[in-house]
Amino acid sequence: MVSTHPAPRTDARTKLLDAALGVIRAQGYAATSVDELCRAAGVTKGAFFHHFRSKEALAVAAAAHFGVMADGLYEAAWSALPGPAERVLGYVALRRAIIGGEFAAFTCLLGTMVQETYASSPAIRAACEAGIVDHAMRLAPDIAAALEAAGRPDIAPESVALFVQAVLQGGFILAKASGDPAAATDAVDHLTRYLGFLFTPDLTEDPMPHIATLPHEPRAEGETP
Amino acid sequence: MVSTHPAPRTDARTKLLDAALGVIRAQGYAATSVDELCRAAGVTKGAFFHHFRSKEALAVAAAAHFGVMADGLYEAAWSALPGPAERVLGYVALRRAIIGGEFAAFTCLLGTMVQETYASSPAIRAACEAGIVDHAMRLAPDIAAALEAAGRPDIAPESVALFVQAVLQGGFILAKASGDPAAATDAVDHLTRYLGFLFTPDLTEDPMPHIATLPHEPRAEGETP
DNA sequence: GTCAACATACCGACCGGTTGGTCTGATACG
DNA sequence: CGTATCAGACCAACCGGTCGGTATGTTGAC
Repeated sequence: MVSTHPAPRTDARTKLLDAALGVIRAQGYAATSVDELCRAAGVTKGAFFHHFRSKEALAVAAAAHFGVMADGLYEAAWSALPGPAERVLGYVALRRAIIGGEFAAFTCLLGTMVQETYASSPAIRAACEAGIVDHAMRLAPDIAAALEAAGRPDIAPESVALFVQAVLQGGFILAKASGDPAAATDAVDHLTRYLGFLFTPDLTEDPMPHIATLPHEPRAEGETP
Repeated sequence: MVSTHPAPRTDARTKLLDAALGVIRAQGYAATSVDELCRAAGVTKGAFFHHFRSKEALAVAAAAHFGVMADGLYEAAWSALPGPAERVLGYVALRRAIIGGEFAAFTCLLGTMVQETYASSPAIRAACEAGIVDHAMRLAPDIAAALEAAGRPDIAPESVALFVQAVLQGGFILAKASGDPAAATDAVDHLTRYLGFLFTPDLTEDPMPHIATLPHEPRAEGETP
């Protein structure tokens, strides 16, 4: 551990992680075998289990790998824009622009994996949660500023940040179901309009109390993560 | 097919379908084995392959089964309400009220399955798409009327209907990731506010052109399913 | 400077258990 | 008796994971 890099021949670990992003997003976690992963990475099974204790451990590492990649991709893009509302809308516009082509190229590994593993693997679930929430919370300060500027201190910025991710995830599901990436951009367009409403001042009144009477009583709720 | 019910001892087919709803929503499709399904349904493997040609065929049937169940559950609730906007908001409020407790009880089988199978099983993908789109489109007429009443003929009602489902699906993913159903209700609350904006007339102007400049050019898109 | 001692990275045959699916019957009803 | 509904032993393929072995360093005593 104290010494410098020992002897990575051509780093099988990174090749496995990169391969995992594509293969798992295309096939799902459970449907992807270790042998398949090794084949896609051009690596043997020995190398796999040298670097990862188990298939589950690779999934956790892949989640972190994906998080770093995603954060890096978007950070520069939106931090250059002038105001908070512009940065938030700019982020959403970037996400929209990326949608298209192969599903495995623009969908979210974390959303895909957590659906399959939330009940069976606490480690994977936690890694996916951390990746999604950390990424979402990068928008929170700008959302808070934009909400303040629009005179809407009643709305929790963290909740809006998570809603942005929820719409993206839901859009991906619709896109996969229909086989058409346009289903995801349609969802993002509604999200953009919603954020436009939120960030525009003097919108008469928040139409929230407009809600119809509930057929059932809403239950007590927990905290917001 | 033409004859009446021949001799269902205690209908293993229905028991398998019902069991599949819970088990697959909790574990995912690929991670659920046929033996496990049989155990959960209290049925033997012989019965399984008597009623279904394959595991894939059961998934397709389960998707249809889920669609029928979901449609029946909500139809009565929202058709009784007075106006179109109230019915739409009432539907969303009902969906919100149902969220809570076990994930397998309120999440969507179709959204879960399609994520795992969109690339590997065209039959399951198509069944999931049909279930989601058919269910979504039940709202379209009321959304169209509400949009018209609010003076918004520019917005496609079908697109709004699909957006409602997208938010629900995304909310479920966030809930599974955080382990807290409240993450889903938070998303639904934003959806409710958005619909409130859309259905309220005289909202100065649609803030849609407020969008930030795109870092990338958006690509040509296909049709909206 | 060299060589023994050791650590890391990787290879691929192999293992026990599980998988989706088949097959031969038994049972019950008309 | 015929036919639909099951029961469950059985199978080949595949699964995640193990293990003995090799290749390629790095280190430090002499």
